[in-house]
Amino acid sequence: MEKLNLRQQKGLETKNRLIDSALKVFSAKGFDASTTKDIAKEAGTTDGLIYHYFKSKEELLWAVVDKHSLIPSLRDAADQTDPDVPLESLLTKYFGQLLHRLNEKTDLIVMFFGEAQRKPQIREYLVSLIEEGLKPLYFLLKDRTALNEEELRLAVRNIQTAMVMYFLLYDRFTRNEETRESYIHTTVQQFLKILG
Amino acid sequence: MEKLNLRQQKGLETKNRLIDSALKVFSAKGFDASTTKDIAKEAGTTDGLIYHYFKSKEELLWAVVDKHSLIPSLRDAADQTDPDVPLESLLTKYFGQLLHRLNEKTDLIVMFFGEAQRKPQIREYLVSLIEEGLKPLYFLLKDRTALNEEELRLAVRNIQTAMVMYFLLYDRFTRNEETRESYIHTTVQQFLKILG
Amino acid sequence: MEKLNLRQQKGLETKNRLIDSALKVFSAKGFDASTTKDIAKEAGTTDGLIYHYFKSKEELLWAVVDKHSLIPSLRDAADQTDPDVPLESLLTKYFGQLLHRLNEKTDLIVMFFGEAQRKPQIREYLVSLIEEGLKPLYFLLKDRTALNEEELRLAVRNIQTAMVMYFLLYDRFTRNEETRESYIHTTVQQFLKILG
Amino acid sequence: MEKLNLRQQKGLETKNRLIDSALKVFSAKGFDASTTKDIAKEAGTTDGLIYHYFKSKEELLWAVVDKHSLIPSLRDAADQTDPDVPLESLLTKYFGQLLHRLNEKTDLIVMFFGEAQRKPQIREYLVSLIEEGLKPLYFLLKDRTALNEEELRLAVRNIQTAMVMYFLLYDRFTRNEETRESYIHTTVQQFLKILG
DNA sequence: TATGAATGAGGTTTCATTCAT
DNA sequence: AATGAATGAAACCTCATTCAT
Repeated sequence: MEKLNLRQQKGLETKNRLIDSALKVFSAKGFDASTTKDIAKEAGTTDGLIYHYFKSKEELLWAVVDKHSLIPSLRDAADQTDPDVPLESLLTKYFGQLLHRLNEKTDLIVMFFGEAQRKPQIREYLVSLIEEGLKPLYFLLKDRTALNEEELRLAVRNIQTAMVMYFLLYDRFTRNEETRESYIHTTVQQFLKILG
Repeated sequence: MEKLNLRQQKGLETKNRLIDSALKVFSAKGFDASTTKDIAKEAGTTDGLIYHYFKSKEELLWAVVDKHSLIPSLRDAADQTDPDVPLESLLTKYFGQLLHRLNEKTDLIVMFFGEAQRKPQIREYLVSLIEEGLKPLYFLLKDRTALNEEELRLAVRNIQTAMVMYFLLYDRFTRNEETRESYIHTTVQQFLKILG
Repeated sequence: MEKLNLRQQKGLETKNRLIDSALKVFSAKGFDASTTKDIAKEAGTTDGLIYHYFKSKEELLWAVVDKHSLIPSLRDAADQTDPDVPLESLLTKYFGQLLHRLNEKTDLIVMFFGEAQRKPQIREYLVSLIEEGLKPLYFLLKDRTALNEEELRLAVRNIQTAMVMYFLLYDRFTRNEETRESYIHTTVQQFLKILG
Repeated sequence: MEKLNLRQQKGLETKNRLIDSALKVFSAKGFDASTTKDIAKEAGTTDGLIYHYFKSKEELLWAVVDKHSLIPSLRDAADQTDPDVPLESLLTKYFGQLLHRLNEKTDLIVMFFGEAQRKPQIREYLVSLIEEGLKPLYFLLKDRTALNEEELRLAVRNIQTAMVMYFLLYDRFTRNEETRESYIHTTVQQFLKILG
């Protein structure tokens, strides 16, 4: 591996701190309303340093996107689900995991939805993210349903986007365990009917 | 009513033009990245005039929200749906209307979702909008399903938020009639299973 | 003509003041070392206003070039010279006028020579300026010399560029009438030999 | 002399490389628009190192001036000219050498003319350079002309500054041998008339 | 009502310079 | 000797807002 001396190591930490701070600030205020000073302050440095590590504020945004990719997180939600259990508990567990992961990545997701409406690159990334996010559930279900491929794909997309919306507009503000469980329970029941 | 002389009338027109232009620009660039000059140009006037009609750029945003309420539009989607027809065609028609209305109000909706993540007032409005938007479908269905109130409410919310998401991420970019109809068709089929 | 109200007239004055101030500052410090604040201060306004009238600092530079064109000034130097007088006094008068004009436009010329070495557009303008500047003397002489066209052109260019150099490196710092007259006198004597 | 160990030797090389790189960059962009990073990159090091060898960017400029004196180069132009040959070929050869030397030192000369207009120290150096540069030709000619000292001095200055101007504005961009030879030829013919 | 000149605060970005390693 | 992380001042530029006309 590369040898980094102490100085360089500290530099790398600073760079990472800048990315993390940027995520926090961007998601709180939106990209445009976030100032480089905000971000630097959050990271405990000065704004000039941002330009030592990134070409522009925009590039910092992309560094945030790169570092905090959601996809691994989404895949985990499925991996941690045992495929031998009954569908109902499988789905309950999966959706529980999903909302859990979304909550862990609240900042990032909020930022994505805020910027996606105007930055096409972000929107494309978001769409690919969702497509990617559908796969785990799709593969979990494709051998256990009467729906054909097309139908299953749509069912999975609908249920999952509905859940993201639920997260964005309700769950992340209440963070109430009971409400969430009840929501998941009922949603699973109804989803099972679709799967047949 | 007060009678407006010619000058006042022209003024009112200008004010309305400013609001409409603001909607267009806000939805295209986001509130923060929109400049008063952008808006004025779009309206065919000069930026100074904005401050004759509105206290600030922020106030102009609220004027946009006030003027372009989505609720009537959503209600229409249900009103134009005859309650005596079979559920399937009723839902097909309703969802068709819904996507149609969303497309008509693309600018507004995009703006709402862009700003809702950071302006709490906008988020609250968006939530209330969605709650309001659920009512027509809820009332259309409540006497024709085996689901209890709670279940129906959730089912309606899930299906409808899924559809808004579909609109935001896909439909508004493709605007392909066939794809949309196919989407609606399959979604309705699956929704019918939930309604039982 | 266009009607300008008082406000617009004042605005035009401000714009012109900005251009003149820019010339002063650019020629004193060079383009790169001149700050927009410097220029604004010199003009008695604030730097923001520069961008009301000009797209960028660079565009302000071009506005300076446009407004303070040297060519009319150069042409005048010849126009004021009566073609019926003996060559010697004609040349003496012409060169006197030339140095006089150069002194009047010191700022501009110094700026040109400073920037021409790196801004190709400025260099081209400078070259065209010099070519243009040669014409009056050329037309004054072409019927009164044994030189052919080619030779005369070169003679005129050499003598005139030498004079500009003299101005740039000596005359503009001493501004001593006697020295200048003596320089002109001897130069004319030698130039007459060339003309034959 | 002091003996330099390997490390010191390498250091000296680096310092020289920095000076040469600075010359290149300064002449290309001008002093103000040149960054320490530019210079360091050109030299294959990092900007911090400049401050190990020089107090400031300005001091580096003076180091450039010190190292790259033009005077020896100018003197060479005369030294390589045999005084026994006819004036015409002598002058032809001398001016050929002069343009050749100027081309060799393009960077330096361009930098001088760019900065001379605002840095008085540079201007003084440039003037002294020109005065110095006139001497070789003056001494070459003083016994072979009817002109008195004063007249010869002026003739030499005029012809030589004209030639520098020719170099700055034309020759260095075209670098066309034929054009240059033709220019020199005609110029020499005319200069001979002055010398009488 | 409408214009657009003017302001001033503040944003992104650049850069000479310092300094720990 | 050499690196490059870090600083902080200042540059260019943007823009909401005010206001005289």
